[in-house]
Amino acid sequence: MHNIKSNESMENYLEAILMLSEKLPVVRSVDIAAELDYKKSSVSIAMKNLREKKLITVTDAGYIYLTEEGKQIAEMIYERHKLISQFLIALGVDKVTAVEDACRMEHVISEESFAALKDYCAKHLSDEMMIL
Amino acid sequence: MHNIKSNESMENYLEAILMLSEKLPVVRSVDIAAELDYKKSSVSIAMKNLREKKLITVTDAGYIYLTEEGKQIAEMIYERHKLISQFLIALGVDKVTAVEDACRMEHVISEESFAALKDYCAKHLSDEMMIL
DNA sequence: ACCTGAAGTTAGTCTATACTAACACTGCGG
DNA sequence: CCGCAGTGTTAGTATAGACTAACTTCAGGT
Repeated sequence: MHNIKSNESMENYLEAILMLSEKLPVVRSVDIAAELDYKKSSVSIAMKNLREKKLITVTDAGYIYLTEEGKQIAEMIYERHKLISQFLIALGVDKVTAVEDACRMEHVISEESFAALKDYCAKHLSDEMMIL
Repeated sequence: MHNIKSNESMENYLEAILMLSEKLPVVRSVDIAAELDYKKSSVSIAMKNLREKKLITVTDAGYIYLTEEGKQIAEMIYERHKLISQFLIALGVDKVTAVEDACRMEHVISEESFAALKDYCAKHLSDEMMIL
């Protein structure tokens, strides 16, 4: 289904770009660095890689946009992030911890397990708890 | 609580040693290499690190044993492995996938989230499904 | 005795991914 | 007009963790 080999680091960058694009008019390298607490040189190199993999485009002004393929990955990860953190919160986990855990688990859970968890949450967790 | 900085790789080795010690009379480097599908040189270096961190002891004959500290980590990870895989299986995930996912998630879930998941499984999943 | 094979070690390589330091461009305020 | 602040890039460094290749050691069968 996906022939894209996407590692955790790359997924994190794509997710950050998606999240930032929801709250900023444009997304620049420096915004990503601030969001992820990385140095701008690290982000610069990562953006070069994402560009080479056709997962983002960068305008002359330095504005970063996800390509369709990049957006697919970013949205997949972001969806996992939201569901996993809400699931953990519903289980009684502290919000901060739940979000931290989701940040790591979102990259390692399989498509199949995520789908199963999503189904389960839809059926068994109350709507107030699971604001999807 | 834990002042041990234990990364995923190290945890995997400790877990493998624990699992192997349950089915083999003694555990050697070569057994670990076979279990994890690594080269023996990689295992050799990893064992040196674990020895330096006082997480294992190695006899002259090359038999590997967990120290108390090593056993604590190994058992913690192994418990997570079993619970997470059983949880996923209970959710309808294929056994092979569930175990693969557990192998990765066990290293990234926090103590708090794991405890919450454990409680939840005890309360909500049937005993047949959750053979703990 | 001796070869052989199993086990372990060591040296050196590779990749990913972060880092620091130094440099280049650009636009704005004084 | 000039310099500084903000942004981006590049070169080089460090680490973790796997790898291959080559070596040592040792025990057993013949």
